[in-house]
Amino acid sequence: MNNGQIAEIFESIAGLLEMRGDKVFTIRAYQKAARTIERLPTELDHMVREEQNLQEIPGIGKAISEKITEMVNTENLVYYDKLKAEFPEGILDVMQVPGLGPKTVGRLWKELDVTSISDLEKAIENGSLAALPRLGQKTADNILRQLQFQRTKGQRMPMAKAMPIAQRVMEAIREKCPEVRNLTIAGSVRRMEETVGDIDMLCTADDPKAVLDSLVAMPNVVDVIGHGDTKASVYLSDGIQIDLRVVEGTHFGALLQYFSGNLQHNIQLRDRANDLGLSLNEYGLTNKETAELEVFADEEGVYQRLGMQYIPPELRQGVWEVQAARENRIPTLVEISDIRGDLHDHTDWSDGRDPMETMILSTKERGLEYLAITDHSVGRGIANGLSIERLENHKKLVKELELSIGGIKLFTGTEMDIRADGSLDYSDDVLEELDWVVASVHSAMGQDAETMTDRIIKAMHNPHVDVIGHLTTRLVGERQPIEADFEAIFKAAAETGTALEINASPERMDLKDSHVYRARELGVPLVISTDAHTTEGLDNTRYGVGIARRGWCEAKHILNTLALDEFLEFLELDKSERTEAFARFTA
DNA sequence: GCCGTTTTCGGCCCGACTGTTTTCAGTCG
Repeated sequence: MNNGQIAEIFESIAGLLEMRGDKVFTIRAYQKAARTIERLPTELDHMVREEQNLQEIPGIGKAISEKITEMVNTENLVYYDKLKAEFPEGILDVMQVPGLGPKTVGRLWKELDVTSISDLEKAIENGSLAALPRLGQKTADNILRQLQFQRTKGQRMPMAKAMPIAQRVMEAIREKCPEVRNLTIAGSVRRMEETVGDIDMLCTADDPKAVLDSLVAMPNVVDVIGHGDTKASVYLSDGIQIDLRVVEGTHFGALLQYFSGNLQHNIQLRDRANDLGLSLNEYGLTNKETAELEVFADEEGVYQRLGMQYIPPELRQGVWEVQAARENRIPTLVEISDIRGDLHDHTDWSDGRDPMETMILSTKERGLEYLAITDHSVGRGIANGLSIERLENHKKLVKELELSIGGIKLFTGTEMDIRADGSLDYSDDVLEELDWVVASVHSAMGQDAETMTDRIIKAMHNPHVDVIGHLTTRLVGERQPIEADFEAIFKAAAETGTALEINASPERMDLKDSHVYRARELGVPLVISTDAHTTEGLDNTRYGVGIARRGWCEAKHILNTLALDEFLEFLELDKSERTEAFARFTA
């Protein structure tokens, strides 16, 4: 059972307990556990098997840790089964409808016998819902609207789609309200989550109402969810919700902190504020005795006042970071400017759009010191993969361009298929002549976990395979990752000295954050690569850096932050020496 | 149900918005 499934069960337990009218703090404890587990970088399944103490996780005590252990060991939870049995089958579906919480669902069930979505629709149609005290026609209309929305809109949107939409909306607001200041993306987009449920933005303005009105009046707004004095929420035809919050300028630091989340992180900060006799909200810190409000121009001030290090947005996951910040254990995370080279990209020799020379010039313009040209291997017929002969000419051109362009070190290379049986697309004597070999799975992605794990580990044992490309092959929101024993793969990577790629293409984001976290712990050399197929693709480094930061990576954990001379030294080494040497290089 | 550099018992995050209300409950993030 994975963390997502366990978190979902605790979330359901909280909902059912609330419907039953249990103590509010019991309910909150389950909600808190669910939200923490959702963001936990380590798989609980793995922790239980290794007999690690679950109670070290914040918000997990005796009762919940026992339930986790039961779920991992038996794929079932008796307590949950019994609890569910007290309620009709479809009640959890009804609770999923936005705007309907446990209280209302409980009433609908007891008073109108609503136990499914279709019951709910009937109760709205025949007017019985609107006739209940404290509900009404408007509430009924809103629920119906949400039901219709649920059918048309998908789930969370991949970051790759959300970021450009966010930028377009910001431009539109600036155009309509030139006086707007500090307009900033916050929320999950700022935290660089791989998918986002909505896009949060904030700004300061002398006339908040004008800014909110301009958002609500945008032509691609299909629904206004809320429109108050300081906050508005709209739904766009692009299929995503935008939340905009406006305050006076003096409050900007606290507002940005508040609106960047995540929720559990903010709760931990407010707990901390309470301990100090303060109360934290989006306007600042209030002294509970004197009722005096302290405001902050930037976020750093908020964290400092709470007696902790500044926490970068990517780490604000509400799990370990607040405790770490209080103990001065927040690392200096890797930044885009630390990246010295790109080690995976394509040209029009295989399935890239741009000529090799263009890609090299574009990389050089971005200030990088080295670049590996890694077009596809022969087996990728559909991607115009290179035959041995074409590969020879490809290498020749790389060498020529290195001389003629100058000022950037070029590596000959390939992105080579790992075939279904774990054999490789080029023979050892061909690979030996290449500077940099990326090996990737592109076929037979549906293999069972054992076969897939063996396949990848077999490729890692080849002395010429420098790095495994986009390990899980997932496409965010579109294609599921492969099934494999990732723990075993990470350990094999460290043992064989094979690097793992953080593929920065926003459609992939592969490795993902929790994988990065674990691979880093095991000392695996990590590479942030763009896998660019166009010159624009070279800009995607920021997504890869975002994932690395979410995995608590410093520059020293990323191989391509090495300066050229160090990277050349690394390449000279036998693979068996690389893991240890990498740790030494970057100590 | 969880938690403690004041606490093993007695606390537990905070505010905006909506729809229904003459003062607030429910939901959301």
